[in-house]
Amino acid sequence: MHTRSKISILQTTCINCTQTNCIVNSYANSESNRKFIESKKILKCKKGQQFIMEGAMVNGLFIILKGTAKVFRTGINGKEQIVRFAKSGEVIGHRGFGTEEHYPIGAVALEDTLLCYFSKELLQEALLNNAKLAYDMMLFYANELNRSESKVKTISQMTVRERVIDSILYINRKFGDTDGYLNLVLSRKEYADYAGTTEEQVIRTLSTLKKEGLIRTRGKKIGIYNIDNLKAEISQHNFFLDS
Amino acid sequence: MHTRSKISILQTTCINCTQTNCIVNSYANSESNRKFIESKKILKCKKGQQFIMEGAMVNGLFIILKGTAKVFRTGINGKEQIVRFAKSGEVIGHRGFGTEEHYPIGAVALEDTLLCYFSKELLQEALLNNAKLAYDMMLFYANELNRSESKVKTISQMTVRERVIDSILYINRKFGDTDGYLNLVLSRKEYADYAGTTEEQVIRTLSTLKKEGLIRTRGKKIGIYNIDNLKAEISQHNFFLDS
DNA sequence: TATAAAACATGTTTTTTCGCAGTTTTTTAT
DNA sequence: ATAAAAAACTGCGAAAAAACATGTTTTATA
Repeated sequence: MHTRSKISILQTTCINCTQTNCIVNSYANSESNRKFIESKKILKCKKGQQFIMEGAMVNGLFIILKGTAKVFRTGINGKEQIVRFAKSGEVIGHRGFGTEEHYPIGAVALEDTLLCYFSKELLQEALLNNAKLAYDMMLFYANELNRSESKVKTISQMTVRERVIDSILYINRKFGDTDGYLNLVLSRKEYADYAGTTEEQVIRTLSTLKKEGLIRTRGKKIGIYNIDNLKAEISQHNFFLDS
Repeated sequence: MHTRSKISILQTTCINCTQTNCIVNSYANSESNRKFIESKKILKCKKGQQFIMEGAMVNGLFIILKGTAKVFRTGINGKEQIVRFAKSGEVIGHRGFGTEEHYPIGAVALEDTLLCYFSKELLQEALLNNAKLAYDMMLFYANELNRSESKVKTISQMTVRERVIDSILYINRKFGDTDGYLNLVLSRKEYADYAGTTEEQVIRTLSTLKKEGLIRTRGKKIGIYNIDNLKAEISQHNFFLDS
């Protein structure tokens, strides 16, 4: 069962925000960004709710205040490719900021989620008035690009088994685990959509890994028994380690 | 046979540079960037020469003044994944600009090439002093990210045949054709490394496409006969069109 | 807590892709 | 122009992955 949000007072400004890894938050106190910061809106999003539709007009940017989301692109026959999972403090919707007028991705909340929303116009103004903010955003994109290109290689060169292991380690790295089970619970289908394979293939691989004593499962939940052996299996691919 | 460079006078500043689509060039006249611009060095690079080594320290950024290059990541058993092909005016080496200290990619000149080189320190200074430059760099990264994530989906969901067609169309779009053959001549191996498959598979696919009257080949050269039918085959995947 | 729906699981078949080995053609360098 | 090297091609068997079919367990909800 997912945790229901317990936040009752919705902050309307960033000034007192406790989010430490938010790219905007770092500049909340800057006078030049006041207008931008104050334009922020907070959205409540139920579990399973889609808050960015693929192909919709780009009109702003989201930052997760609390919660989790998956970001994806829809392919042939509606098959979705999950591009990344996002947690508190992370930016979503930034992909439409280039020459694109439409969001090239969709986003769905994986649990009840609170989103900060900034309008495109004011964000652009803030970026052009604050070189440091623009620079930091640039670095954010650069890292995302690095990750994405690394993923191209992963999907292109790894076997299904390796990609499933890689996915489990990614979820572990990003969301951690509690009481022996990963904190973010995904369906086998979602693992498949992230790893670029089919649901059955993921299920089979997990069964095998379970028999081999590398992981354990309990319903949808997955726990890692032997992280070193898991890492060892894909280490040969990661000549220079990626986030 | 590739064209030998005929440039005899090497410009040492951007002021009179004729390159129109260079991101730095647009700010060449700005006084604040003078120091940065003047730090530029020009490098000559022979065909086949590797000018960025994977894993080397990031110490600067390259912009192609004249020529072509391939950018790649090396995977298991030395199998390379070509991430993109770059032409005049394009930035290379920017992937190491985030938190990374080492280039996550390698780059090789595909013909005799002239490169502009900017030191990391001065570029950073320029970015922090010029919000517009940082903003434009951010947009550049955003577009690259968009392309890369699109490629993840392509490799994940398309068949080998579709990926080969997609690659041919990409080369056509980016480098154009003359006298019925694509301007950029790549080996079958390079097509495979870009499309995420094997050399034999590319050869097989090209043979079939030839028999079907969609393309023609003459040695390494590839020509497109029926671009609309080629596009039609992959159009179903590109719900929202990508560059 | 009963029940329906969703998700997990596994065996079988089919399709796709890969890898090897040998041949021919093209390119490159002398 | 010619020889050597590199690249392109082809067929075939093997392996990997996907698709299909069907049963079981878990989860959500009335």
